[in-house]
Amino acid sequence: MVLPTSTRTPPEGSTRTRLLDAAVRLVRAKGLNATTVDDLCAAAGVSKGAFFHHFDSKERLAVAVADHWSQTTGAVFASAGYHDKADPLDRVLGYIDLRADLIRGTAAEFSCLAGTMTQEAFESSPAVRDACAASIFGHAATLEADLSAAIAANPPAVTVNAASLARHTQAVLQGAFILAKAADDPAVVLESIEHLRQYVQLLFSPAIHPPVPKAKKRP
Amino acid sequence: MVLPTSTRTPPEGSTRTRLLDAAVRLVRAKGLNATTVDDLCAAAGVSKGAFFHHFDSKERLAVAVADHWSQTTGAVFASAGYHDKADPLDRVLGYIDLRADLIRGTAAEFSCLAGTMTQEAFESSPAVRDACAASIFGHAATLEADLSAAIAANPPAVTVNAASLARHTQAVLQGAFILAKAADDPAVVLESIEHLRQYVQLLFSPAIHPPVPKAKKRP
DNA sequence: GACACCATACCGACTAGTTGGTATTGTATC
DNA sequence: GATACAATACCAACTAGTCGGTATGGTGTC
Repeated sequence: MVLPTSTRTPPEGSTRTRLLDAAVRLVRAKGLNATTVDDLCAAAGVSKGAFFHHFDSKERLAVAVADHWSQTTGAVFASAGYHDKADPLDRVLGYIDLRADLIRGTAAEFSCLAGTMTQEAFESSPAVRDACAASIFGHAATLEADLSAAIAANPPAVTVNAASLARHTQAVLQGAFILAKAADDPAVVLESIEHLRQYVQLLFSPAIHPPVPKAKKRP
Repeated sequence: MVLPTSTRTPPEGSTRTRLLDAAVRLVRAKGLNATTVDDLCAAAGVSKGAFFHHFDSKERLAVAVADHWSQTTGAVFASAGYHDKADPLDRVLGYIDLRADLIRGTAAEFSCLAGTMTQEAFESSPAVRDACAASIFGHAATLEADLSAAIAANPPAVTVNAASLARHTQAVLQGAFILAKAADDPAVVLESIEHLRQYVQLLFSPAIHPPVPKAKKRP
C-alpha cells in the first residue's frame, strides 16, 4: 500500500467512522438484531454499496464496532483524572465515582455496547462474542493494578483477588444497566454503584480486624 | 360463560404451555428477535395456525413468556429451604447460596429470561419491558422482608436500605450472567455471587463498629 | 339417541413486506 | 487506465401475520 503525498489518513468524518459511530448509537438503543444494515446506512448518511465496501458483512461490522467501542471508551478512562491520586484505593474509588458521574441521559446513552451485544451474539456469533469479551474483560483489567496495589498496601482481613474483584465491578455495572432498562430509570444504576463503592470501602476498612468468618462451603 | 361438567381445565401438556416452555428455552439461548415464530412452532411441535390462535402476536407471546417465567421461578424460590432458617441474615445468605447452587450447565440454562428480553425489548416494546421489570423487581421484592429483618436485628454501621440492597442482588446476578456469556464460562458468575455474599456479610459483621466514612459526595 | 347448532382448537398454504447481501455502473485521484 | 470509493438497482431468503377451511366435542331439543 502506498501513502505518498499529503492526506492519506481518511478524512476525519470518513464513511467507515460514520458507520461505526452510527452503529454504536443504534445498537445501544435497539440491539444488534433489530438494527438493520439499512438503518445503519441511513443513520450514517451512507449508501448500501459503501457499507459493503467497508465491511464484508453485518457480523464483521459488529466486530469492528466492538473494537471501536473498546478504543473510544478505553481512551476516556485512560485520560481520566483518578489515575493521579496517590493512594491506590483512592484510584479505585475514583474510578467508581467516575462511573457514577457518567450515568446521564437515557439507558441507551450510558449503557455498555459490549454488554448489549453479548446477549445477542453469544450463541450465534463467536467472533462478536469474543470481541465483546475482549472489551469487557480488557476494561476490567485496567483496574487490576490499582486493586493489587490497594490489597498490598492494606491487606483486607478476607482474601480478595484483584482480578476477580475487577471483573465483579463490571458485573455490577452490566447488571445495573439491565435493571435500569427494565425500570426505565437510571437511578437504579447509581444505587448499585453506591453498593459497589461501599463493598470496596468495607473490604479495605481498617475497622475490620477480627476477621469475618470465611464464607462457608455450601452443602 | 358456562363451565358445566367435568374437564374444563386444558390438558396439562397443552399447546399453550408447550409454546411457552419452548419459548423459554429458545429465547434464553438465542434472544427474542433471533427466535422466529416458526422456530417456536417447530420446537413446540405446533402449527403456525395454533400459535396465532393462542397469541395475537409474537409480542403478546413474549409478555406471556415473561409472566410464565415469573410464575415458574417464583415457585422454585418460594418452596426453597432457606426460608426455614431462624436468623433473617441466614435466610438472606441462604438465598445467595441457592443462587450459586443453581449455576449449572450452560449460560442458556442458568441465565435469566427476563434480563435477556429486557435488552431487546426496552425500546421497542413497553409491554414486554414492563413484564420483564415485573419479573425482576418482583423477585427482588421477595428478599426485602428478610433484609429488613436482618437490618432491624443487627443495624449495620452504614445506612442500608433493604429494597435497594435487594435490587442490587439482582443487578449482580444479571451482570454476572452477561460476563458468563461473554467469557463462555459459568465460573465468573460464582465469583460475583461470592463477592455479593461477602458484601452482605461485611455489612452485617459485628466487627464494624467504628463507622466507615460515609461515601463522599462526588464533585 | 338423533339431530342441528355452535364454539374452540387447529391446520398449512399464502402474502406483503423486510433482510442481508450482490451486481453493475459511475467518479475522482493517482 | 488502474485503483479506491460510492450510488443504485436488484435478488433470494426469510419473517410475522392472515385466511379459508377442518376436526372435535359440548349443548339444547325432540
